[in-house]
Amino acid sequence: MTVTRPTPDDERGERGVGTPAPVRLTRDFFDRPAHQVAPDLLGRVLVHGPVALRITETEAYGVPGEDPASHTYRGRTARNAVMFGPPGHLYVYFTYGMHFCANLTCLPEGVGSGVLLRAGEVISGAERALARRTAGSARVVKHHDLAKGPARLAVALGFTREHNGLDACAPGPLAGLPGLPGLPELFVSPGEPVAPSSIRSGPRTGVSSAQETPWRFWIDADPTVSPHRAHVPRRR
DNA sequence: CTCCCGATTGTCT
DNA sequence: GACAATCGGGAGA
Repeated sequence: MTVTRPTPDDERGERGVGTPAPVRLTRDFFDRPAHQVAPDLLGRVLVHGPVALRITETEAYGVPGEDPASHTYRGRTARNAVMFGPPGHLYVYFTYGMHFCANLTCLPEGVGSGVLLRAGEVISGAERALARRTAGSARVVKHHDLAKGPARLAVALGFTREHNGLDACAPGPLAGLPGLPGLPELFVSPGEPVAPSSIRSGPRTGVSSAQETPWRFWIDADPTVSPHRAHVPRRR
């Protein structure tokens, strides 16, 4: 991962001519509709402590009343409150009685939407990610499977309940170069945006409604992208 | 590789 | 009481 020292212009999210690329995405990046943010996140690098992940697959979830597949469809609750907060925050939820999944919130405070982080390529801290993925089991996990799927991604990055609400665009010193103090616990590096010709889109995975909405985005032919599964109603 | 199934609990109807 | 923005293991092709 390449990180460049920021300039004062970068701190304000304004790039002047000849200034280096900003170290991290600022809040305005996320203050857009989720279906616009989701493809734009591909190729970006999510950093949480020692683990860095190049995002390869995302899904957009829309605003209350308009997207029946979104956790916010029926309005604000205790669980989805973070999605109604300001953009650029981590929304972590618990599902299937055993898994955590992570989103980055979009649009301004009061509007509930976000992008589910579905898969990525671990580019730093792979040893830590592997230890988390194999803890308490003897199974073998290949490098490209470390974060293939939203629940696996959450494990690799160490996201659980306690990380719900974390700010990925926290203000503060941006001298977060390796070996220097001030590195935020959580941030998104701009990475290398993916060319539009390499971005694919299709129906979202595992959702029981709005299956015609093509709001799943992934990098074409990337080995870390998860297999698509249509929703399967559970029988009892 | 492709099905198919069970696990396990928070959340909302 | 139903079911979930999932995963890992096992059977079979």
